[in-house]
Amino acid sequence: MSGKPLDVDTAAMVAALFAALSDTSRVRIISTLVSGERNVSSIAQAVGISESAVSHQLRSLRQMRLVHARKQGRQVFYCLDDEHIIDLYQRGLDHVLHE
Amino acid sequence: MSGKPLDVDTAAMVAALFAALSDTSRVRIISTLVSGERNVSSIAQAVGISESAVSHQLRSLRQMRLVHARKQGRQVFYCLDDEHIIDLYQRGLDHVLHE
DNA sequence: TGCATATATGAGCAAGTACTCAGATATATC
DNA sequence: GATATATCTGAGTACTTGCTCATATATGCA
Repeated sequence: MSGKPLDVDTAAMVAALFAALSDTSRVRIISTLVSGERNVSSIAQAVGISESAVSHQLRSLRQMRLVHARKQGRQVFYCLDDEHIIDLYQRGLDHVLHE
Repeated sequence: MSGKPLDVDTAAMVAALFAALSDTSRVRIISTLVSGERNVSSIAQAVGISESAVSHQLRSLRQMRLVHARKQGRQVFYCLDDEHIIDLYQRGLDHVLHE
């Protein structure tokens, strides 16, 4: 009998991290942020979904600490919070492109 | 206006890859396979869910080509299909452990 | 103060998902 | 062949999710 599985709590955290990257819209949102910060309506326009939908998605990405919000006047600029996230995203992208 | 988002089809493939790792049970299944191949009932016992549930999950992992099945008699041994998957899993795990 | 703009939020709903249960299939042993 | 074991599969169901729509909040400007 080889190794035991990850304990449930840790596995749930890992799953939640990957779940953040498990939706087409969120992947596209993140892909627009790889090149730098961007405000909500700009993201919405680039990705092609409503500002409300973007806002909802950004909230969960924020709660997962994958993005960081910076308020400037009436606008809120979002950027990727962490190099690791870019790395994960990039590796996922490479994987699907290389086969 | 910074970079454009990933096109929808590619983003959907990336999302599907991460979706495979977005469930607690699947993460635990994968974690048991990191140390080597294992048959279905052994996985079910280790993870603590029914063999039917494991079989269902293994099917989607198989369809995503994340695991490989090797039949030996009545048993089917599964292993991770790809070093990249172990790498993704490990990076996800590291990320949640290091904060 | 009043109005326009930018974003956030909550409710509600259609679609997806992870399980259970019953039954099918395949292989080994008698 | 008959039976037991290992796995797979389809249907059904409770739960989750990503959207829309209406509305709330916050900021800038006249």
